[in-house]
Amino acid sequence: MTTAVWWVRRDLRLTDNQALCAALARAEQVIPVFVLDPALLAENEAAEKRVTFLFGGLQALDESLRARGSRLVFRRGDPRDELTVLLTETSAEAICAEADVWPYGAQRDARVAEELPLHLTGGLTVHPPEAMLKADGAPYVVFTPLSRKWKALTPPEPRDILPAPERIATPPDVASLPIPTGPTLLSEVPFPPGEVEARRRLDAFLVGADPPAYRYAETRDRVDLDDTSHLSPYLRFGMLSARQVAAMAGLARELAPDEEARRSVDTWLNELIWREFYQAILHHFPYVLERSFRSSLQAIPWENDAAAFAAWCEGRTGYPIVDAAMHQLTQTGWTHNRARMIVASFLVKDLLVDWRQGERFFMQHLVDGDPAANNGGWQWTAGTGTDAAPYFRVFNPVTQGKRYDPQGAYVRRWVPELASVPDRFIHEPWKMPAQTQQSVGCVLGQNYSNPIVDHAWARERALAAYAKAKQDLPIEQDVKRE
DNA sequence: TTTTGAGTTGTTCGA
DNA sequence: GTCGAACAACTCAAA
Repeated sequence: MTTAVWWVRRDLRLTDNQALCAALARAEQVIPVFVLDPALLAENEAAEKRVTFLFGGLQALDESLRARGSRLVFRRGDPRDELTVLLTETSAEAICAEADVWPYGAQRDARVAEELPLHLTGGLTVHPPEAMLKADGAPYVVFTPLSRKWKALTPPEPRDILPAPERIATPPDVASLPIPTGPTLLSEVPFPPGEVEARRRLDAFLVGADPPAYRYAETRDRVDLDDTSHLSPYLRFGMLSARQVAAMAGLARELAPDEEARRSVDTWLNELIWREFYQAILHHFPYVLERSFRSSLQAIPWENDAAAFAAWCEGRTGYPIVDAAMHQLTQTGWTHNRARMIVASFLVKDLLVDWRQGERFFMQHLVDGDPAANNGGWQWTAGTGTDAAPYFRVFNPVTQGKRYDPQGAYVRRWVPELASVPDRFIHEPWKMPAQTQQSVGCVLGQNYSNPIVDHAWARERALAAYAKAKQDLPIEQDVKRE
């Protein structure tokens, strides 16, 4: 009997799993194993909802495997040590796993491959980062050209999706620890984990009755409508493959009733390509986790005021749309993409706090927290990244609130203190006359914060800080020239 | 090698 | 209220 190990990491699915299929192709028996790396758990200690979602996903995977005559072996320890022991115990001849772009993961895999027969497959993205190169062999650093290349490559179709194996033969006597439950209750995470739920959401979004995908171009920025797919946690842990998403989007596009619907599907698919763009950026430029992608904006004179950062974290900045989004993030582990941009712009530009602090806080709370996408988003907002927002683009939290939460429904939901504030003051409650504040039970400075900064003033301060960073640049250029 | 066109997501101001 | 321009150059991708 030949035996191979399927090393599960962030590919918690049986459908369209290249690593699993590679293991099945190599051997008669396959041992699915998840190794909990204590170092990784320590790093994610504060990310309770994400860890809970992961453990719930492992449970779901175990159940699917048991229905196919197999099960998930759970181990805890340094992956290289644990896999070495496992191979000795079972005489397995190969380990198959999906390649990761995260530097920690890539280094871990390189260490494992030094001593063990590790075979890495694609699957994290539709097109592997190594395929996303310009004609001269260099990686793309601008989104649009990369997206053109991505679209020019053959798109995956439904028939290309690898079906879930019907049976997986696994030796019965392999020791396993019990799969732990998460640090919080699963019911506190608004994303039921597992491949079945991921598929259900994908179908509901793309091909259900009156699918939201067909109005996505119109509604995607509306934080009050909540009309987005909510697939990010599932993609984060591979309960759904990017190829499945792309193939299903292609199908939805064919079925689209009109041009507007087609345009919407394309707009949505672009978001998947953004995900691939940032995975490729992290793969080719791992240093972005430490510092600005752009050398010209390394030295922004941050304020890094601890009290201001705390107010942002806790959602008491006095700007309703910012506070609502921060409450949603910390309470549920998820918030709308538009809301993420608004709070990120506020932290970096209005409060002049280093984007890395916001990046870390997001990673501590997001169920979908992914190093590549999160870093890309923060560097984009800070203007330090690839293809980033121009530094003079500073979001106005009042304008953004009025535009993307017109009746204030989102604000009222996540900042209950503001529930009775009239529509015309909902995004700028400090403009309420004292009498109105009394009558609606929302007195500024008592029931709800006054703004911690004046936006117009903060905007000027940010522009000056960025101008200074650029001013300091010639010195750096002189150094380079020598 | 040089040249040319182009680049997610905004805001403010003044006509 | 609406509209276009300015913001500020800079870097990249491709011919």
